[in-house]
Amino acid sequence: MELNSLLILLEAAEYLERRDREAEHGYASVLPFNSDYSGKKTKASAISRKAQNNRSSHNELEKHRRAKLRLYLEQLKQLVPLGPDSTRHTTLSLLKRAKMHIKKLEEQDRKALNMKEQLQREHRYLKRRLEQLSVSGLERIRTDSMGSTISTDSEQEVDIEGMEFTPGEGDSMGSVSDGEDYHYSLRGSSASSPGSASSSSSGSYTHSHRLKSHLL
DNA sequence: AAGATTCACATACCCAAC
DNA sequence: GTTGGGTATGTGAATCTT
Repeated sequence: MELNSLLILLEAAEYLERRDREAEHGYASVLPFNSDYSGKKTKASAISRKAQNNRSSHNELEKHRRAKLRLYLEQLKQLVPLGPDSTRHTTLSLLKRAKMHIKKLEEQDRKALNMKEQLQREHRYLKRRLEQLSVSGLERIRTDSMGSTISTDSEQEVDIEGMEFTPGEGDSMGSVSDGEDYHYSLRGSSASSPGSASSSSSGSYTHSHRLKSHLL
């Protein structure tokens, strides 16, 4: 449904509510025109044919306008959730429900936005934390490897080469365990941080080295 | 200014509750 | 049968648009 139509209907609801309140307080709504309705009928015989044509066409237009309003109300009825107690709903009750429904949707929207912002903040924090941990982890691994003998180191390098290209790496990312996931992301993050002490290749090497040590 | 559209009222009609 | 609430219709006035 067009937003304009909905706004019109909501205005109508407010108007009807206002009129109800005024009726309760005992004062009628303002009459902006001559309310001598009976007088109009007595003069009807003197009205020219042209005027009658105008009147009948005006009546048709008015009928059409009201049919359109009814259609909008029907469309609105499809959009607004009607409770189980709504076996008989009037125009006024439907408009009131629509108003409540819109308020509820606005509230839901506001809450969803808050949640989204909160999750974005959390995501940013965790990302930063991961980067910090990967950098400090690499530093620690490098420090550890400084204490080992050169011969052992070179021997491990051969094995590491095998580890680097074990089947399942690269094309089967979906089936890897959490530990391997960590391995991949760690390498990725070290490569994506040019400011870090080690290059991407050395980072890959040292981390693979550590994995090999764990296995032995 | 003229024509189109909308508003606001009175009235008629329908229907359920009593 | 009466009554009250809701809706449809006819109509002139008011407002908007061109």
